[in-house]
Amino acid sequence: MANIKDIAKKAGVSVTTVSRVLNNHPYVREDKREAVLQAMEEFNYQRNINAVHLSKGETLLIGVVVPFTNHPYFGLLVEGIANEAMKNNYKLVLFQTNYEENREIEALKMLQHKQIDSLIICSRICGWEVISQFTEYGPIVLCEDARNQNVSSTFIDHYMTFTNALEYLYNKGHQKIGYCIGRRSGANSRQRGKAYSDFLSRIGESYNEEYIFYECLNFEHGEEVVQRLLNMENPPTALLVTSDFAAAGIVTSCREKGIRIPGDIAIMGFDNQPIAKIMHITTLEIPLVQMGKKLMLQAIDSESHTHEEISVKLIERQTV
Amino acid sequence: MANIKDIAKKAGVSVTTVSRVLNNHPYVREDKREAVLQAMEEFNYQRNINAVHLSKGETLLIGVVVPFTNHPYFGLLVEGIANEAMKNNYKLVLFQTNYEENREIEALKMLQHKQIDSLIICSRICGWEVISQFTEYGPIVLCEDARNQNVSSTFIDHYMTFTNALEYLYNKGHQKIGYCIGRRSGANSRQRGKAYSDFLSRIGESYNEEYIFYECLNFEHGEEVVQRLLNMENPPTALLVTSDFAAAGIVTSCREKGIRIPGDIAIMGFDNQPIAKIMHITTLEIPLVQMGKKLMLQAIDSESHTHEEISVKLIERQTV
DNA sequence: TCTTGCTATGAAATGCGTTTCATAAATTAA
DNA sequence: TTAATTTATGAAACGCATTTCATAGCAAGA
Repeated sequence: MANIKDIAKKAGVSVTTVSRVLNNHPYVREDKREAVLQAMEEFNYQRNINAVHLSKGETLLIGVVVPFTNHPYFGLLVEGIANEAMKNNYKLVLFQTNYEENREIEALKMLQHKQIDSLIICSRICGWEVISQFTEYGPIVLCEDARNQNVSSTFIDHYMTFTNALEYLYNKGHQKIGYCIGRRSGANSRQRGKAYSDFLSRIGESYNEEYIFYECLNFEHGEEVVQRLLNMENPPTALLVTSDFAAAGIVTSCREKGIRIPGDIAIMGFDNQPIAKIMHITTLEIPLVQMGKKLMLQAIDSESHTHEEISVKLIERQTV
Repeated sequence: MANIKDIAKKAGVSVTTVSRVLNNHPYVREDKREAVLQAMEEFNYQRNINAVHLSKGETLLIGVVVPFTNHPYFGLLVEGIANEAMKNNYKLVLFQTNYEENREIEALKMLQHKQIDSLIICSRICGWEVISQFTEYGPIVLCEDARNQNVSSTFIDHYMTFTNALEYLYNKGHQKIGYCIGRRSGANSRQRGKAYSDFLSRIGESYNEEYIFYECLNFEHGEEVVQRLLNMENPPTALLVTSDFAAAGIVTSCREKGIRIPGDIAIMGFDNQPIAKIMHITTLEIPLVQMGKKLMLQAIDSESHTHEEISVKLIERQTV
């Protein structure tokens, strides 16, 4: 395979000039530029990108950390990220962590080793003390409130959102409210948990462990929730479900078991995925694609750390 | 940042020896190895991976081309690919093409430029005449029957599968059978189309354009299908739906409109996604995660071109 | 004792493009 | 006309690790 040197020789110029042509530098006389292009054509020259990377110290690659690729929440987020990456001529390196800390650290190490230019962490598992060790190597962008950290972030105020949702249900007459969530730990989960217990003490209800459903990620998990609901002596009358797909699963399963919605139980979803619309699920709209776009833009911006709060909109439909 | 030269100097050895330590070459005396490791420790040495790539001509990066990241079919496939990549210490570069040919070509060019070691194309848009121009640069793996091409592939015999499914419905007493599919073109779609028309002529039914539903990818598309169904004078009595999510959407929408399943219309899904189980949808199980795994293994194998046919299993439930 | 063969090590070549610096020529401004 | 710019070009340094080749020491086998 021909390299820049061969081209230079063939075109009768220096490698510098070839490099200038390659990078559209203005200071190249037209006839020489032609000659270089001609030589490239003839040799079917392909620039060795790894050499470019070594030389420039950048890769046009952005790492994206997600726990699961196969989840509608991250699906939409990655869609937004991917679209914007495309526009800016960046490519994505995908890290599926399954919430294993080591996977996330691998991604951070790729940043450190300059194999990627920036890293977007869509759902974090590592502690801040780990993350902060890597901030010097390139932009790290988080999808959670990270305003007091040395990174950029695009986030939702989950405390406020959750509080508002609970108040909304309360105002509809519900006092026994439960919620379904993906994982126990995680910054967003903690915010929500806090909002929940604060709300309970405000309305004078006691905390009932039974009303909280973890590992509730997907459509298929709805069935388990409904099963547990059926076994309860004193089930909640409303459920906040942090994923529309899980909410859809719950709705479907309820219908099957003859539980009326919202009569017997009110269901409120999250995200406003298309499925929520079809199934008329009341939900909180989270503009995931747009968030993905912002995350990408922050990842590209190596100059400054920014923080963008995204607001959430209530979509009233028929399950509350 | 320290480089291999600094380490060599510090440890009082040559760069070659440092490289040997780095790559676990056996011919290094224990005390020198220690000294090198010591020096690395002291300087907090980080190997420049781009230099490694340039030198070795490989990147441990595998490209993955999907039309949409946010689709359960590709979600599962990528999950399988990602898991296997992880095991083998490879990382993924994700290309979301939205079925734009140029995106796919970009991916192929990254293979050509050795920015990725191999390329997995989960759903192809480029013609073979394009693909074949890139086969010399590294393994290209397809997720369709590509036995007569210069690539590897893991695939399903969609002609046979579709035929069997149609026969199954026919044997259940259906003669007016339609189908829902994602896109018009594409190798798999063509195979299915052929199976469909062959089947029709075998049973002596005429081809009814109305019975075919395109762009039927997701849950939300089920609603449109049902709407069209309702407007038909002579609707089909059975529908083959090439995605469980779309099937689930159809089932949900039918329930809402009071169309009985399988009484008024039988629905047969594809993939056996979890949603199909919950909604009791009869479906054809496609082991997508396993297919992803095989695709990855083929991508890593640069020695030979292999072709793996994956068989599909009928899962009988309650919608047929 | 002499030949093989293995262990251990380093110098130098290799992979390849970018960028800095120096220089020369051609313009433009004063 | 002189000074200051701008244009154009190339040599050489730089980014960094891997790999080939050569060499030397040492051990095992003939």
